[in-house]
Amino acid sequence: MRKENSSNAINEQFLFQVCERNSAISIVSGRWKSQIIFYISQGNNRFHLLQQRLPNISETVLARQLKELEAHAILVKREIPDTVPIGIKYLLTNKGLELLPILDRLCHWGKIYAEGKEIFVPSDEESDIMK
Amino acid sequence: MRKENSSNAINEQFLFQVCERNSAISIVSGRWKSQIIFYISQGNNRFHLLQQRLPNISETVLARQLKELEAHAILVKREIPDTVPIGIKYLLTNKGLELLPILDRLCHWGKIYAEGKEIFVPSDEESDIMK
DNA sequence: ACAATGACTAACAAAATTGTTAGCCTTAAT
DNA sequence: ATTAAGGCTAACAATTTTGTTAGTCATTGT
Repeated sequence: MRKENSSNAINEQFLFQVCERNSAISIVSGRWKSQIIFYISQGNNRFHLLQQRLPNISETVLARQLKELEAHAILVKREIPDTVPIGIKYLLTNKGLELLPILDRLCHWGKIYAEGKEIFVPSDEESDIMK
Repeated sequence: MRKENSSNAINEQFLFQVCERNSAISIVSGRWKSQIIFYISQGNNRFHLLQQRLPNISETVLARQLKELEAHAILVKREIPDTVPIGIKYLLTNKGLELLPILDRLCHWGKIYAEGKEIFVPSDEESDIMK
């Protein structure tokens, strides 16, 4: 449970109000969230399909992450008619879909540096060499 | 201190290896990080200037966030010659600078939905109304 | 002699996130 | 009678992140 008046919660609120950047990041920064968003966009829009992609996730944790994404309107749940037990599919909203190209860029950014792109300090006149 | 063999740490590693998306997000998702990156890009490149912008942050916490950003080569520290006590400035690397437009888009995304942009489910034929 | 500046660190405490265990529900198949 | 499928939830434990307290260091100004 979240405390309302911890320094932690107050600081979080402060940052949320300084700029949406901070709340936006907090929406996508749960352990499995961005990967879940990606997999749903690829058509893995059922609970058990997500479990297959994420072999180490427990049901409890997956359910929790989905619920949090739903709370932020990144996705919605829909019942699939005439299934038994009643099946649920997860659909990305426009809000969730618009996140995809942004996450893609983040992914690309991470990848090029992981692959060894050179790092330097543009505003540093004296040297471009990292120490 | 981080445990090496907790489920938590193992799952994190698993996601990092699935896609750079996950490690990229984890780099920017500390409490004050994206805001610090932004403020440095605006010229607040000294410890005490950052403290002014972030009135509730403690010195310990700010130092920790800066050190983590440094560990990911988002920024570097440089000593400022002929200052006493010796001053330190923080400079964004190319890796850090390339994050700025991505964080900007995230910020814009958050803002338009915070301001009430309509949310719907494009792939849902039956209805565009949220329940 | 003492405080102030600028930039930290170590050790510890509080809070938040993540993971685990043990359940539930409804129908169909063995 | 039991098991399986598909999707969950509550309660609790482990881990991680965030915040707090109390220092340090070297020099200049009062």
